[in-house]
Amino acid sequence: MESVSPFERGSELESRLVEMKAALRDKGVAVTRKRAKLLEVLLASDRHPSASEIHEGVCAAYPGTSLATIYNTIEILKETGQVLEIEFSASANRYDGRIPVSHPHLVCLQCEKVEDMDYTAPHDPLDRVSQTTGYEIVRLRTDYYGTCPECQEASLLLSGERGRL
Amino acid sequence: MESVSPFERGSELESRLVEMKAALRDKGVAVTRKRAKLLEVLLASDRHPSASEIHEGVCAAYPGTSLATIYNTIEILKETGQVLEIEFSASANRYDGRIPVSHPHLVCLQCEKVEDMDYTAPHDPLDRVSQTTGYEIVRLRTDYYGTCPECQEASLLLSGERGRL
DNA sequence: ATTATCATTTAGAACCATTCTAATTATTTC
DNA sequence: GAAATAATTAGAATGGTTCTAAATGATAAT
Repeated sequence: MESVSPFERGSELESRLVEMKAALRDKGVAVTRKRAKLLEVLLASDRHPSASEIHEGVCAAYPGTSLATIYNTIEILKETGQVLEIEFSASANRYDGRIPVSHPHLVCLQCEKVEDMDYTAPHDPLDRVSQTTGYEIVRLRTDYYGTCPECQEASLLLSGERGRL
Repeated sequence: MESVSPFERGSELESRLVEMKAALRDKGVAVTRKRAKLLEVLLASDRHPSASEIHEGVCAAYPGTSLATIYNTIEILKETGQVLEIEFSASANRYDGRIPVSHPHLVCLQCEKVEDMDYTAPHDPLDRVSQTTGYEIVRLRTDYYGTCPECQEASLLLSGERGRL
């Protein structure tokens, strides 16, 4: 009855899962079945899922799970630095459990896809900005907004509408 | 009864005000007294005010102004590219009328101050990112989050609490 | 095993920034 | 100055998130 890891042995995702569980335990909170499932759902998707998308995923395994549980657990993950919250005011926040530290994203304003930018932008390192500004910088947000290739193609046909992001 | 410009003659702010009014007229919307006041309040502050801070400012001159008017006008300004909206999910959005195009900010997580970074970060130009990613990039967000010097000092005394940003 | 303690989960209410609605008031045009 | 158009309004609705207080589940000590 031992649960099999959903990720390939030795993969990046598997080690992230182990890491996240350890972080929860270090914080003194239990890794319950629902929380474990939440972590899996979060890591399994490259879509940077929203809380309610994660909720759907957890509910597939544990029907009736409350949204509050999702938000509670995300809060703990945030406190332990195990998830990056990508905030939107006009739409639900999105979460990145794969790479929980500041990194740039591409955000499609039409389909609301959020992708990691594999190109490493030359940001200022945080400590350089800290030095020049006197701020104690703890994180950075860099996101590029536009229309993804797929939506560009689609809007050649349909009249290109804009989303709310 | 001609209203005197609130900004120094020949100043940056004055020309921005002229520019914004022109943009509204070009769009075919009237520059009413309330809207004019809104522009002034927006430009007068270097605090990147929220909608309700702008509301307060306009109400000082025109009591009873509706918040809906503020949001309506901000919407028009956004459509004409005359204001930069800095989104927060856990707090009210902030607006930059002085520099309405993408530029980096410093955000204090304690006092929620939002400052322009005078240091020009070396981002990728939008068209370079467009080329390498296939996205049609229209804007960029770069914000650094941390604790401003004043709050650092203050928290030497008080136990340093965190805000909600 | 039994009870006491503590953490987790829950449904639904509350919250809050923002948007919408439908009616009212100004302003412009003819 | 009547008709048409635009601006403004108060308040309701929205939607994501957080809070609340109760219920459930797990753990430990006896």
